[in-house]
Amino acid sequence: MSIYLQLAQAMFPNVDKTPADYEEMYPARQLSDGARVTRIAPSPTGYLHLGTFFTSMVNRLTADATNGVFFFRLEDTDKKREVEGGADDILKGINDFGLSIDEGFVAPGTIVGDYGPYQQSCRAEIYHAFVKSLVEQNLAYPCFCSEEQRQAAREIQEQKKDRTGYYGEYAICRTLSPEECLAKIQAGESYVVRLRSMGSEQNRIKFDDMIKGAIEMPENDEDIVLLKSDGIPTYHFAHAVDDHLMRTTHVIRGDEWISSVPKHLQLFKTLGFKPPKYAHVSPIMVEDNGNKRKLSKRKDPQAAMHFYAQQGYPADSVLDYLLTIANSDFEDWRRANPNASRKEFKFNLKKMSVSGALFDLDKLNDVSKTVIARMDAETVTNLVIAWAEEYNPPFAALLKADVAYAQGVFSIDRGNAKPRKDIAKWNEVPDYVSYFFPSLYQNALELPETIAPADAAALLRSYVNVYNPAEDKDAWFATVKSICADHGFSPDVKAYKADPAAFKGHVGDVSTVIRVAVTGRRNTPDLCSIMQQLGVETVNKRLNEAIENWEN
RNA sequence: GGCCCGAUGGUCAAGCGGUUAAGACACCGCCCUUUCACGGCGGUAACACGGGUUCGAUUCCCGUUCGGGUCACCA
Repeated sequence: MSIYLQLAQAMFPNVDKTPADYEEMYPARQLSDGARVTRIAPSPTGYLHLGTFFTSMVNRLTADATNGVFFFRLEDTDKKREVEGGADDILKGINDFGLSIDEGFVAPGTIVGDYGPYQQSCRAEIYHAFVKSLVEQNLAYPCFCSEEQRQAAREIQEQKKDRTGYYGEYAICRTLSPEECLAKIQAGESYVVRLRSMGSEQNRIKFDDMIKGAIEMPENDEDIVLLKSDGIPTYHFAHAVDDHLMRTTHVIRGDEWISSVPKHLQLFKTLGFKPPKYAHVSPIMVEDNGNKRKLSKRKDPQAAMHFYAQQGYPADSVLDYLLTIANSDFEDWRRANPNASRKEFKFNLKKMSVSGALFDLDKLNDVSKTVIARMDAETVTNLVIAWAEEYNPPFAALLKADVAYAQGVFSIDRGNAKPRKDIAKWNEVPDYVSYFFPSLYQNALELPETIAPADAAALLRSYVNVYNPAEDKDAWFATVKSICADHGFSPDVKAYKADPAAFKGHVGDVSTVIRVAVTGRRNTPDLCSIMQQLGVETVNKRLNEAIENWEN
């Protein structure tokens, strides 16, 4: 038995499978030509971040565009930073905001697919088999350096203005003989496993990033850690093994990874794997004191998908907004295809921006208003109730007490040729509809300064006599006009504008008086519809209260 | 500091050697209108800087500046 075989055996006495065994267990996928296999592989170190969601969307869209597969793998190799329930939160968020997952973890507690386990902490024996094989070939070696030793080396490097890292002459354990390694291991010394890098700083490697284009970098010459001292792989190694075995064709991830591509390419090469295509997504930025920076989990509430859930942004709004950032021609497409599924949009990685976009809440709100304006009353009612059940239970109870009434409220000025665009998120709804619900209603009865309360009261006294709840919009308006002249108001706006001095105001002011009396607002959707929805009893009550108020 | 990447209005962005330098958001004005919203019309506002290459550079090359990323037994 060769000395390297002995070493490998000593390091991994319990590993009996070989890389070839795994190749057989995870055969190439049977997919149509050009089908892309993508994945999202988050680390459960916290709640779902907007950037992770954005990257998930890009992966989903890329798979969709080619009848491919989008899977979810859990990168839980850092037990120190792991957060309880993090994985479920991420999964739930991805699902709740409208992204389906084909394979791996598809929902909290649900795993499907033949290429698992989809959780790195369950794949130890796989990683070990590959590392063992590398050690046998003398392509990897155990490193016994302590943290102090590495720290000391780093200080020397900094002093000499050398690159930091474990490479070349600084890679002390690289020169240990296999016999020495074996002895140390048998003595029970702690170690990590490092790649024996064959690369050189002097060599340039080139690769084609599907978003960033051609990139050239120095070859990796660091003996990177493959397996940590606890036997768990580093991200780099797990990425190579997993994405190869899971037959990922396109690795689409955040661009903070771009600088480690040389390491990854080298890993794929020494493991004998065909490397995937890479696409590095630029981060979503935020403005901070005139500078751009990545959305920060700590500083920016908008970084968390919880923020959008709490505020009540519909999933479609968030997706449409993010897709606008991803492929800017999506906006034009959406305008031309207001009701089409996003899957029909020709999404293309190459159309993605090379640099990070600033997060724009104004734009999100605008997109969201448009999305909500397209919804029918039933959809709005259901979504508002679903939101309220989670974030505003009393309001949910109020709506559910009479769902038909709620739907009536949401159907005002909806579904017509010019739907209103005045709701951007569900948390605006309680205030927006407050005058429809006695328990939420408060009326300060504030008239515009141009209208005297006495005139308003007189107008209303006339109006209560002619108010007919059965009238349709045109008849309703004719009735409002009919009381104008008696009180010195012009029933015709143009006549008023031609000679303002001749009138106290015009029919618009008269409508405003009624509007304020009935709703407490100066701006509302169609008043006639509102009054019908409110019912004759409530309208009369509010009209009379206003008269009393303005007469005193 | 080393290594990468980037730079068009306040923001997101088209542009790929010759354009009156699109469009969207925001902002302003007008029109429509019972208010608001919608819609329509119009407006303010941009190629970071310096050198080349070229008949001609926003576009190609080099440098400067600025911005971003990354340099772990984290992902």
